[in-house]
Amino acid sequence: MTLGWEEIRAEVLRRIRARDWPPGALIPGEEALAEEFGVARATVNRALTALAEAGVLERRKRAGTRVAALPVRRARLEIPVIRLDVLGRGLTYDFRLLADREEAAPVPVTARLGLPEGARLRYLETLHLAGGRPFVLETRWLNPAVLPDPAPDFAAVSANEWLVTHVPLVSGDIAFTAEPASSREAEVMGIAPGTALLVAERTTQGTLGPVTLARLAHAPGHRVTMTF
Amino acid sequence: MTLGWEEIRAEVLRRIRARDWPPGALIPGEEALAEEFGVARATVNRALTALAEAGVLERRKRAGTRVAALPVRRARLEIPVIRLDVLGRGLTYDFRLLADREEAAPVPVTARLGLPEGARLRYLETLHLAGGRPFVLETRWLNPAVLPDPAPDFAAVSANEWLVTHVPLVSGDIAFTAEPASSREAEVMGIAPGTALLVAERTTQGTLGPVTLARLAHAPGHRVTMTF
DNA sequence: TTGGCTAATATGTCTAGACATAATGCAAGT
DNA sequence: ACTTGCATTATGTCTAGACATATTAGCCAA
Repeated sequence: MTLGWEEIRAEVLRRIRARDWPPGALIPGEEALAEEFGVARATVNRALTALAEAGVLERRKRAGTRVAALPVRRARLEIPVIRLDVLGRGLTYDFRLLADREEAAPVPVTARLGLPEGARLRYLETLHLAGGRPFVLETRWLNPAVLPDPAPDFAAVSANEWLVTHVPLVSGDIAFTAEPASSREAEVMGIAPGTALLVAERTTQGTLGPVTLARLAHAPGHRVTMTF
Repeated sequence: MTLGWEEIRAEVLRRIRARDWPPGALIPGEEALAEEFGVARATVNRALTALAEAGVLERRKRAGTRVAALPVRRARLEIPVIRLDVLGRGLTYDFRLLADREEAAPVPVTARLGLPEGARLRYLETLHLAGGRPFVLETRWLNPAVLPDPAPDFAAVSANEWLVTHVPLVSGDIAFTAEPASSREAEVMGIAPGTALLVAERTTQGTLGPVTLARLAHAPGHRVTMTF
């Protein structure tokens, strides 16, 4: 049986977990491990690089490779398009466009997007339904300057989905908070005002500039789960 | 100027974003790209593998490499130890152990951990303080069976931190929800009952079995942010 | 039409060797 | 004591070539 890089990764991980190589310890160099396992150095390198990307090892040239002392645990969140999220839960998906207008955006919005005060943005309000019941209330500010012409009819295609395929997105961030439902949210989602809602706020940057700021208010009981 | 794999990754990404290679399209094979860029196939492979890991490309043997049609956007959450999180915000950190006892855990707890009903677990309640004010209320069930002997005094070392360095952790998951503050939470954190709280629920598995289930109720206004 | 076999092919991985790069620590000079 | 510079060293990356493996398309037979 010949060893592959994944097996070497597994063995290294086992030694770390078994405390053969305790947190903070310097582990043998690639050359030494390559000889021990009877593989080329590149194979060991592949394995160690993967572990470093996972945050288990810290590697520095000349200084060697050591076991992370306080391993920062990383969880990966996969953010699907809402439609697929709903379908993945075995529910039917539908949505309603509640508002679509262009107006001068409030200062907090322009500030978060890095646009000048008073910029005119497109405002969309979309209610996503799962199994016919309110799932997410999406309120979104779109920067019309970076949208391809012609922009579609967002009553027919959800902005959430259209953007992913039609605007080159570069980077963004997402923040989760818990907030009491506003009276508007309570009314639209059919819940009591003040109910605790999980809110995700997303900003997205494209190649041509800031694209959108979206606030997704999830129905009560919603869980956002990640694995690590 | 000679090209490295990161530059090739950047160029491929540029072509994808420029719609030279639109979503769903098959891109040239490694061999062809290697020739075009004047590098070895392994270098192209390194670049494309990285992009595939990032979710931008989908690769299958024989079928070739194509641009992801609905790119799943992935955000990475780095979960630091609470102390470092607080210090990173420029606040002083402190904590108080409010409860520490062993008792038969409720069924939802044992079920989530995959332990038999009625298992006796150690229950810890810790209030984490940032700048002297309540930051996170942590309620944690610990599986004593997998803890090294002797377990430390959790009034002196936060369980949150001790576990990371003393128990080999393998995998786990984290879920965020928004919940109204219970009367206990309201009392301990000095807020009104029913206030919307961002709650993180974490389960962790170790090499020897399930380790812990922790519920972290964050003070109002708390944001969990990720970048992608 | 259906099912299964086969050959072709693109990616996955490995090797052995080379040079690049960054960080460390020692030595020499101020 | 303090800096500066250099040799050392571990990781980072690349090459050229090879074999492994998964998957598909096409073919053939039932």
